[in-house]
Amino acid sequence: MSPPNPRRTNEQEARPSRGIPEATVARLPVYLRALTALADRGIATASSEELARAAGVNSAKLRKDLSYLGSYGTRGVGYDVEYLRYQIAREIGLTQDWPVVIVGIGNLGHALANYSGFVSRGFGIVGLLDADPARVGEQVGDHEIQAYGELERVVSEYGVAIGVISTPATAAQEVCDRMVAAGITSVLNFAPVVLSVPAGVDVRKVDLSTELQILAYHEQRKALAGPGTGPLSQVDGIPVERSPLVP
Amino acid sequence: MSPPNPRRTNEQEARPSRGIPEATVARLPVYLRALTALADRGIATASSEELARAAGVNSAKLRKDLSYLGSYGTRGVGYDVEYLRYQIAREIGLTQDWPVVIVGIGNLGHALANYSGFVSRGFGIVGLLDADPARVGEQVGDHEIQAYGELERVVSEYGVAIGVISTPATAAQEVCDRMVAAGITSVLNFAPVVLSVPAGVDVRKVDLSTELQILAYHEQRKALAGPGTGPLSQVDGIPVERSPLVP
DNA sequence: TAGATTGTTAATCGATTAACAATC
DNA sequence: TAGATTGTTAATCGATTAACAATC
Repeated sequence: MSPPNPRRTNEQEARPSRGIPEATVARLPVYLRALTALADRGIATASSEELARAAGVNSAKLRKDLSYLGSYGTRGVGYDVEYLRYQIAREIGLTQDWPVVIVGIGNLGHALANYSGFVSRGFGIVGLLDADPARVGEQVGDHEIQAYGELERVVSEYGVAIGVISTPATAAQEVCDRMVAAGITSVLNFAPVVLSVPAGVDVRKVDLSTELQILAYHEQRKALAGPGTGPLSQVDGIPVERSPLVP
Repeated sequence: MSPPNPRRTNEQEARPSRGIPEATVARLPVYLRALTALADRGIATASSEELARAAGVNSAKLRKDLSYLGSYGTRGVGYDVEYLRYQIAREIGLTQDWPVVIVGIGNLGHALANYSGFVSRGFGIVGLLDADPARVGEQVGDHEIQAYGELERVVSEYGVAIGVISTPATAAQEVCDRMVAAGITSVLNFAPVVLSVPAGVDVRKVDLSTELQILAYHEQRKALAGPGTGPLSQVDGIPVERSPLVP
């Protein structure tokens, strides 16, 4: 079972680079942000307990998550904030910059284009595209809205791998198809439709009304339990005094 | 174990109304949307297979999910689209309207305020609030931006249970605290910070850069595997031909 | 009745958590 | 060395999936 040489083969074991669980991947950006916040406050070292508090998870989960990346902590001491920050950024792939194109520059597209976290977090907008000729040429932040027809050119010129869809629902599938045909393999979809894509293309969806509906479900449960009914089984706490639901 | 009367006690078993798994709750809005789309196309009945395809899940999962709500299908036939749609809406709590307040009316707040899916899906904006006096009075959609100081009045006047935070990160925790103090028990947070709330308050977070980072991680994995390397273990498919990542 | 499809069971898989040996 | 804290193990919990008996 064990290799002839008992020394650990760091290249294989310390950086698995494969097989990080999805749930862990989804938390890495949260840890990254927590580390950046600690660094900004001038904190050089943090224990898993402190880091977990900043990230809003429990420390066992955090240590387990970090163990998939390698052994970047020091027993008895904690984690070097700057070093761990770099390791997570590298694992996610943020040591390079990702060119991103946004299609559909309505209200939401404007908000996305002006979102400062975009540039600061390893992403760069290389194109804002809209199908409405009346919008083409409009200046949004540092960019000028281009015609939707420019999609293929922008994708190939900048080597875009990630596309953002903030069009109306009716246009989203067509835009997605064309993004994929142009070479995009990751799509962030804000339109309220289920996109169908070929194997090998990743889609993530952000949906305001889904989020609100999930909250509404829990809110209704709280109301059914009634004020003062005691702890709820599902939600992690007791109902607090609330105002009536509908005026 | 079984009650004296073998007849099923529908009130308890057909409508558990308690203990629906979180993962199922998160999919109910997706099913609701799929059913609405089917209804719009004039389809009156759908099998679990058809419905699952429209929702982008597999049919076993869909049937399992629906079984938590009750037995709303007909064996050998399928589900009545309109009936199931109503049952899911009722389960989520969308047979009533939820008054929502939005704090922070920058680019994103404007987008949210103008989002049509808001009203059509059981939610109603009852207040748009901003701390910047220069913005107060501005008309956004059907509403006029009000002073942040109006928060308590709006919450109590309309019985607001759900608050949306679209402020800068620095303001989010303060806004959240004040929302909770005013009686809000569900918060949808768009600011890139981990909010801390007392037990009994639900928080959901929507975070653009987190979503992009998750995509970047998978994108990097595809690049590491290399074009033509064959199926990836984690991602559900084979890498397709891609453009270079960085120009 | 024969065919179709649900609702449920049971097996499997993945995620979370507590506990603690390893080790700084 | 004594104290602190990581990295890992193992137990538990929850979610997914295939398969099929129930039943329209």
